[in-house]
Amino acid sequence: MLKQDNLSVTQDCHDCPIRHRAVCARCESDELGLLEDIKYYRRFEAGQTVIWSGDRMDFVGSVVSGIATLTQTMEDGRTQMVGLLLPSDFVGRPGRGTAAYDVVATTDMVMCCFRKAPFEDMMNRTPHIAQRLLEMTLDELDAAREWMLVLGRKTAREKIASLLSIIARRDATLNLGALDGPVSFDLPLTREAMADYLGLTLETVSRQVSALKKDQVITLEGKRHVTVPDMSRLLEEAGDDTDGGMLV
Amino acid sequence: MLKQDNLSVTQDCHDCPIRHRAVCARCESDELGLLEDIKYYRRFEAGQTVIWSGDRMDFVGSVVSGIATLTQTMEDGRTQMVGLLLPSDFVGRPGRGTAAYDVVATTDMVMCCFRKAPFEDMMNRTPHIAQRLLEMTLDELDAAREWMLVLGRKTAREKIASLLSIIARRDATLNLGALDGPVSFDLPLTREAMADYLGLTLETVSRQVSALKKDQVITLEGKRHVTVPDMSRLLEEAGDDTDGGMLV
DNA sequence: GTGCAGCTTTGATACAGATCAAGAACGAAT
DNA sequence: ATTCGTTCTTGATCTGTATCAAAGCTGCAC
Repeated sequence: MLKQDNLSVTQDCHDCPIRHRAVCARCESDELGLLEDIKYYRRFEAGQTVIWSGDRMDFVGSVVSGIATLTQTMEDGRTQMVGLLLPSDFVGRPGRGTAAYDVVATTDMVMCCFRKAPFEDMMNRTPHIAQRLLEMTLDELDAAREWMLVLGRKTAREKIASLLSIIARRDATLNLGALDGPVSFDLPLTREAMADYLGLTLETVSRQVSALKKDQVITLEGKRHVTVPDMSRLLEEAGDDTDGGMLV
Repeated sequence: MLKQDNLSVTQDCHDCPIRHRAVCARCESDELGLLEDIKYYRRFEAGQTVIWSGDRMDFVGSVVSGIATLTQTMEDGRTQMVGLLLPSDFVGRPGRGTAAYDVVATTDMVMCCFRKAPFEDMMNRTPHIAQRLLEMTLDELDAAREWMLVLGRKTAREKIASLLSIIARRDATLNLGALDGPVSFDLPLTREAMADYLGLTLETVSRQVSALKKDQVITLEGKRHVTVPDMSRLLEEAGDDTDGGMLV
């Protein structure tokens, strides 16, 4: 799961795996069909920096397949990931000319892009889409703020558990998986990327993952494939509200 | 500065101190004049929790005067502030029924409110306003993400310097102050509130403020009034990009 | 004034996580 | 199969910040 498709450039968006949150041609609205002629796909290789902070952004789009990270870097090299882009996530911001963060592909990825100016025109004519975008931005704001709690107040172990439960949840959403039985998924991030997300070092991440495994909160097959026998146990480890956390 | 006015409930919004970012009757658009009849002011006392996380939100509004914080709390009492509401900031979210965070007044404050449903109606009829709101939300998202870097990767001293420079900047914006000479402002937060914002303890905050004072990065009169003789020095302490940081 | 309560500072000590260092596991290229 | 380069794990030690504790400051109520 979460693996990349071989999407052809001519593929119609009806077949686009973007469904739930995406603003993408025809997936949610016929207005977007008007943009068909300015829609295109972009392909990026794993490890490639898709967008550099400060770049002119001439497009907006959605992730079709693959995974990317939004990161900020200080002059001395310290880096903090500020967001994770999974399939269906929106990239770019109407009304802004330049990128605020680096976008780095962590796997091969495909994005469904629109040239920015026509997209904005369409947005202005279509309150429905503008509202959708506001909603999505508010979701991201909530996610960022939840993450502030993780970064500011949680222990290393809680941080790892929080990250795992977020990935598990998103993976289930994307793949129509259930969250009541055991949950399995591939970690889309290296230990170092996890550390950058959590404000930790990669050594600490490794130790805490091992600890969670030893305490049977999770099982590992290889280094990347995780099974969570009991999600509520994991949420408890994350310090989240005991219930309700897995909804939405 | 940042002190509360004695705004009368009947005062017209032409005189409203909200100018720059606010979405407030007539300040930016005549469409908002239509809402005049559903506009009202709310007054809150220092220390009062204005909104509890999970509450039904039946209004949206702007802070007119005073300061409030957005905070998240874990079951065991650990708290993380996720935002600071200063005059001109927008409160509430169109399209959402319940509050996601506690809003706590840290000084006496006045808010300019609109009943939510009519405001949303108006928003739907007025793309211009919806766009303004999207822009504001994107600004907040950027602020939240910048704060993630502070929380995840900065040292205690850098955190304090970051907070001080943000407050200095916002204070200057609000009061048309300059940022090239020495800058003075009142800290609107207790040491404990600063700690909650920065993911530190109040003792560490106190120590680091003392250290910055000893190193003459700042001067203190009393415990709350700060003077920064050289903003670029402070920004350097914050670990920010040396220049440009004070713009916007 | 005196006393009290909330905020702040400062000191001593403990500990979680960083840092430094060495290897182990794994996959890809030869 | 061997080599190489990544990624990951584990160990030993160090350090920044938390924690625990006590006392100083400031303003308000009486």
